[in-house]
Amino acid sequence: MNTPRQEMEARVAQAVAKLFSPVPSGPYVRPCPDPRHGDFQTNVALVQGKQSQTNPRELAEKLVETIAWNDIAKPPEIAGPGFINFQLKTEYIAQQIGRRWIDERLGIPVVEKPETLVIDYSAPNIAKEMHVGHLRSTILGDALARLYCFLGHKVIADNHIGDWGTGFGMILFGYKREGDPEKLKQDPFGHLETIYRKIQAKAKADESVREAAKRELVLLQQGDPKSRELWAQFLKYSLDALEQIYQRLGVHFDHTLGESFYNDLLPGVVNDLVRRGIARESEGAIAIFSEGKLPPKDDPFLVSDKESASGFRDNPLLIRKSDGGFNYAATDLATLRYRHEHFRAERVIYVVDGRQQMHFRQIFDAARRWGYDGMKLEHVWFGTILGPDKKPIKTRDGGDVKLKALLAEAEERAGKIIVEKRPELSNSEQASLARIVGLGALKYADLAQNRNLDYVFNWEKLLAFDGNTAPYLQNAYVRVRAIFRKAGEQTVKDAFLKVQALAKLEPSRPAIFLSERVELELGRKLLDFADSLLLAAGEYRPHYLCLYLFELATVFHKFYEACPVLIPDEAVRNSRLVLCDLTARTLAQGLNLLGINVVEQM
RNA sequence: GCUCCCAUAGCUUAACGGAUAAAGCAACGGUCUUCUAAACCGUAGAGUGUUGGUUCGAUUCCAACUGGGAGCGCCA
Repeated sequence: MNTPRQEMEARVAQAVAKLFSPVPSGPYVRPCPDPRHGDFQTNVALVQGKQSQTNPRELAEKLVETIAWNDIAKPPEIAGPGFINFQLKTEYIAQQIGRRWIDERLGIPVVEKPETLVIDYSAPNIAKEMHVGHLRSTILGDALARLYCFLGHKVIADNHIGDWGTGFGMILFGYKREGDPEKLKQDPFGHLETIYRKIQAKAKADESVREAAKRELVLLQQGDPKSRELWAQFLKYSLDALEQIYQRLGVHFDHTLGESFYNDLLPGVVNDLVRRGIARESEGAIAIFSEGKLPPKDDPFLVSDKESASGFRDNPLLIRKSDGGFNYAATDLATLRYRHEHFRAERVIYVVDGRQQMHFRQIFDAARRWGYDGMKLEHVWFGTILGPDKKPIKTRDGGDVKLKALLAEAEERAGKIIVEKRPELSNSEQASLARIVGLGALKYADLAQNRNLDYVFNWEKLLAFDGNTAPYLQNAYVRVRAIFRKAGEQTVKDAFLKVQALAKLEPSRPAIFLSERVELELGRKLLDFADSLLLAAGEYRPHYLCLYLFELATVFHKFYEACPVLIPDEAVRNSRLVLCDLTARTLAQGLNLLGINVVEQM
């Protein structure tokens, strides 16, 4: 079913098409930035007035006559230079509440044309333990996967792990000399990382170590059985350890097709690109250069250069090194082809750090030239996580925060507060609450902010339980559950049956009362859920959903203060129970799409 | 040198080209015999880095500049 916004949009669009030619482009309707003006507004009269040199207020009057507002809105008001403000009728809101409430999907329709999309996220390196730097991609990608799935798309969550490449030469070299199978089994990342660091330090000082590591890599890539066997062991133990983290995070993948999976395809990919004239040999390497068809400013394979005669110089993308090894660009292109051919992906979403923008611009353009121009390719980038010194948390100097430790501390901090607030709960209940609340707070702190911004990693901030945070939303849910517990199962059941019967049999008779101002405000807000989902999905920005849920929870808390639910007046009580129920389910559903659970009490 | 990103209240952020720029945190002052005070109510606090431009209208679009960050053939 349509949201009020979509309903208004359709009606205004109809009137616009009837009155104006050429038709100005939409969307025409948006929520009023200031609720005092109304629920929705359109400024199409201003736009059209300018284009046709007519008085916008006159156009606005014509529009008001033509728009079919009567059944859902009060008489529109023309304001200022020609805004038209709409205010929804209370009866319409009440009726829409009822329709959403009886629907399992809360009135959110499934998309008409489901798309097959691959979402590429998390992508840790299996030689290193997951750290804070993997957090954003993992939870952002997971949220997007859940969101698109709920909207009805066919989502393929693919973890493109770094299980191949140069680092493994060092590790193999080191492991063959001082590896310990027992330690590997116990703590794969810890053991591999220790080895990696040691060898790296040695390699810095000793040329022969570097050479030896390179030879190891070549052996591995050529398929040397001993090396492959060791590598397979690293992979197995590392994947098991990764899986533990993902389970704890509640993150799911449909596939884990890492870099190694594409290894055998790389020569074919590079040959194909060369044969088609997209890539060519250069200084012993093979690289993709500009095809000269784009405006130089927009060409990712050119950068400006005052020294050069044309004003631009090449900015190639290397796909094969001069020593015959393949760069990750080759892997990315092979992956893209596989996703097209095997998954029939119509869209691929890369949830990857913003530092790789140039790389993806080049990959996407190369893919287009290669013939994969039917696929939508999106680099959903995010900012860097900074340390307290406002510099990126580095992975090599040992200063990185392990994800495991991060999760443990989130739980521990949440646990302290829970023990304090709910001393009467059992230890296991407290522990389970701590897990859900701590993890929720951790995820939400990241999801609630614009992904493009860098942020300074800070325990207090990540785990603050005030303001726009997961616990605040979880608490709104908890308050509803408390009301239902107090009312008793039977009372709630009876109330719901009565309201349902009224809604079905006599749609004209009100079953939902929105007589208090906060009730109306809550009812109004409840209808906007779908708008926030579509906005969040369309822009790949879950923070729009967070913002909506925060606003919903805020209105609900106000409602909770002002409108006692369990009162003698049965009709009002039933109506409020329904408002509570729809609020709780909307919060639970919204949080679920963010990968966050709710609790019965906290 | 080139390219990209960022700049809004003390701090962290929001604002889908529009009306008097919105929240949270921190600060200050109130509210628990009544469904969980991880809550609510109130006070104070910015004119959006600078300079121009486009527009009836710019935090939003464009240009230049300043400051911060990142990336820029043979790591991923």
